[in-house]
Amino acid sequence: MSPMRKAKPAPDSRPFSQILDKLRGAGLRPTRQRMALAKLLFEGGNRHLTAEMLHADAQGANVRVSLATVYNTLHQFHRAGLLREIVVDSQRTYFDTNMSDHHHFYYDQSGELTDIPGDQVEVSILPPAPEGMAVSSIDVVVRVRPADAD
Amino acid sequence: MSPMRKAKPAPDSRPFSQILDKLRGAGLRPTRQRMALAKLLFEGGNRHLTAEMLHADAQGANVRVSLATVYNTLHQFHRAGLLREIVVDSQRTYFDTNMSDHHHFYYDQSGELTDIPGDQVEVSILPPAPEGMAVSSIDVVVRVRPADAD
DNA sequence: TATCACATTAAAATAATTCTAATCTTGACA
DNA sequence: TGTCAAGATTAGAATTATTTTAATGTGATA
Repeated sequence: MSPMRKAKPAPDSRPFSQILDKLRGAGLRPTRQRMALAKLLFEGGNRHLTAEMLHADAQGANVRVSLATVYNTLHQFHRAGLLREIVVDSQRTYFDTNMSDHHHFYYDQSGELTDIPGDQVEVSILPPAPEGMAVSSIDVVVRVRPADAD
Repeated sequence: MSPMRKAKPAPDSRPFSQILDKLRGAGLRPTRQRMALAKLLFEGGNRHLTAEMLHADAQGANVRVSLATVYNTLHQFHRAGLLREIVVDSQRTYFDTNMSDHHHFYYDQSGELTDIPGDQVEVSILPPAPEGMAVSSIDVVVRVRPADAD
């Protein structure tokens, strides 16, 4: 057998290595289900999803994870700074894989959520934080509905 | 009997008349419980409350209303434009009696909510609404937490 | 005052999320 | 490589906020 058969490929060519590093970097043990969920979350561009949606995604990809694990994982990822939690609908919690500075459009009827790049919103005046408090985030949500037909 | 006994007092001197007008103006039948809840809501300055909180308030004021009625009433008032619904916590829905243009501070640990007057926030840049959509509101939530002790 | 549309209610139903207790897995170390 | 403890996963029960249901009550009008 050629010695090449077992040679270690360049780090980034292995499909799981970035995900692995991401988990390790966050101090999370890379378990089967965390790896699978992380792959679904981070390898499809920016996504906004609920626990239910990710769970369905996983089922579709033939990954067997319980809904409880999906909830746990999303919250862990959030605490670890890998995901943003977005509150726009009091009935559902969305998580956003886009960690950069940005805001959101929220479609009232459909419950859909889309990004507004950070540079397209500027909050130019802001009050000082209350005594003894520090601002942890500023969330701008632009709620939209179908324009009235004229 | 003096004819004065039954004379109609000046409109504003009757404690319920403004509330009555408010409900009538919104096309809502002034029932016992709606009147009582409206009084609790609108006669104590600006308030941020949940259905549970208003229900407790009512109990405390010796007004017997079911929690279901509180929910119904809050939503009716909201639809009628008498209340604002604020989404800051995915587990709880707050209603705000302050209808003027303003934003909010949200205290992450306590779940408390306070107003930021409209003139203390200015969103100077905003993207155009997506095709066929109209902006229905712009909500700015400044989340705060206790400042780190130095 | 009779009538009816709309309100209110208690209780059951629903939906999202969290907890529990038992059972696995991972990673470290011998 | 085998063992083990800490931590992860799971099914299912529990919780919480909210909505629905079906029965009963009430305000406004004729």
